[in-house]
Amino acid sequence: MHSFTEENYLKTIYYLAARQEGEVTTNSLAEMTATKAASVSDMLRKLAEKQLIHYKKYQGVRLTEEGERLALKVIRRHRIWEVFLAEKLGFGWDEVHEMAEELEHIRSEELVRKLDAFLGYPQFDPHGDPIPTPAGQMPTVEYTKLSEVTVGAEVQVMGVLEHSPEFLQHLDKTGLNLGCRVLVQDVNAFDKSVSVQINHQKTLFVSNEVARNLLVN
Amino acid sequence: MHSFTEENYLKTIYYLAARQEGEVTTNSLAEMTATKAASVSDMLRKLAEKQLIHYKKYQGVRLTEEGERLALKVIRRHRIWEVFLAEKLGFGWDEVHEMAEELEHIRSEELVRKLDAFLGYPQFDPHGDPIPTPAGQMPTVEYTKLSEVTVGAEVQVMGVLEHSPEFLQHLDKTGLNLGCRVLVQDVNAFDKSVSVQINHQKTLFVSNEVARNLLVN
DNA sequence: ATAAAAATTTAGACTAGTCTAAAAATTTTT
DNA sequence: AAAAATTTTTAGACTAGTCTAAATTTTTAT
Repeated sequence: MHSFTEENYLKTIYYLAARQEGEVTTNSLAEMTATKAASVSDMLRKLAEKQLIHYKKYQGVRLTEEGERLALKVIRRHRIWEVFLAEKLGFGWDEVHEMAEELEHIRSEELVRKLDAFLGYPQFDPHGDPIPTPAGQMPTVEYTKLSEVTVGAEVQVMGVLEHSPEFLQHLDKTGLNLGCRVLVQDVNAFDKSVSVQINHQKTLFVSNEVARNLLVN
Repeated sequence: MHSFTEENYLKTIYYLAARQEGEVTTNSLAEMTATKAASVSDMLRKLAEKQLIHYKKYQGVRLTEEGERLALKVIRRHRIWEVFLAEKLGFGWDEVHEMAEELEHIRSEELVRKLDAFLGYPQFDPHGDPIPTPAGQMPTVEYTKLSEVTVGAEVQVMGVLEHSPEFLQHLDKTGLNLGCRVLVQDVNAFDKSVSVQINHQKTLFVSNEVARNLLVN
């Protein structure tokens, strides 16, 4: 078995590798896990010994197959619990992450299987992120950032790139929920802000900052 | 906040105090927590410093009001999660305890409140144990051991004193489930085993060992 | 190509929780 | 009431994960 802490490192390495290209650095891991680079170095040595990562000193880090398998298992648990919290208990998408950070470490395999069945085998978590398969595959999704949609197109909000409660609460306030239809009316040439019509009703101005973090199809 | 480990000690002290009379001893705690007496001594000093227990060296231990409040909170979480696992996910009453041992330490208050509501504010866990109130009171229940019921009486199975999977699986096998009606037909004078009729149907012999661990009303 | 800056690792220390072995206190037996 | 047995506590050590400070390696800038 692997510790709570090891699971968190693996998960974080996976996320950073997916978001950046190239190797994952010690410093970026330190920032993400809210620890210091020295602590990360120690842990990397340990994970490398256990063959969960490829690691050469000073050269950054990459998950081994086994490491990735474990990371995806943790991410799967996390996202399934998020669905439970949102769909069954009525938590907002801005509230579920923190609790799922704890729930993802509950060990029983059977628990995740049954929870998955109870939820009807969901494909996506409340933020639109795909749930890894039981076999340990991350489903590929092809979404576009709202900031890159051409004027006149009508698209649907499918996910977010930024997951902070503040951002999600902002979306709630403006009505930009998952699944809502967005017609791009105009792009401001100066600040790249976007004028959109939501669900064929109200018109809204969306800053480029927000548009870059909204995934649509 | 209190650590996972501290919560476990408080919970265990509560259970031991409820089951024995008098003070809870270092050795009994060591046995229950599967550690050594030396480790328990250390932890007791720490819990006493935090005013969660009354503790005089060599004299055993008793929860303070605050300590009991915390213990009951943990027990409440444990039992609510057990209800979820059994009722919603379909786990057997012999399977839920182990998972609940982990789930009981998830920190969010709001989570327990919402889970409780989702489950319809259950009063009892899958073993018939009462769920402490949100205010931190342990409901009193007055059950009798099946071994003490007089011949001719008809009673209902309300709970168990022994919680091991083996015992619970044995009850499953013989059909002695929670809520089932039991008519005491005869008590064997030699070994105190009991002859009972279940739900007005099949007749069964129940050893004294089993009868002593079955709670009825 | 070297110096300066930045990133990373090592060294040594700390905390929580555990252990074994030894010491001290309490309880039981005679 | 003293001796023996039992229980409990203390002392000192270990592990996982963290930290700061110092040393080392890599990268960037001149």
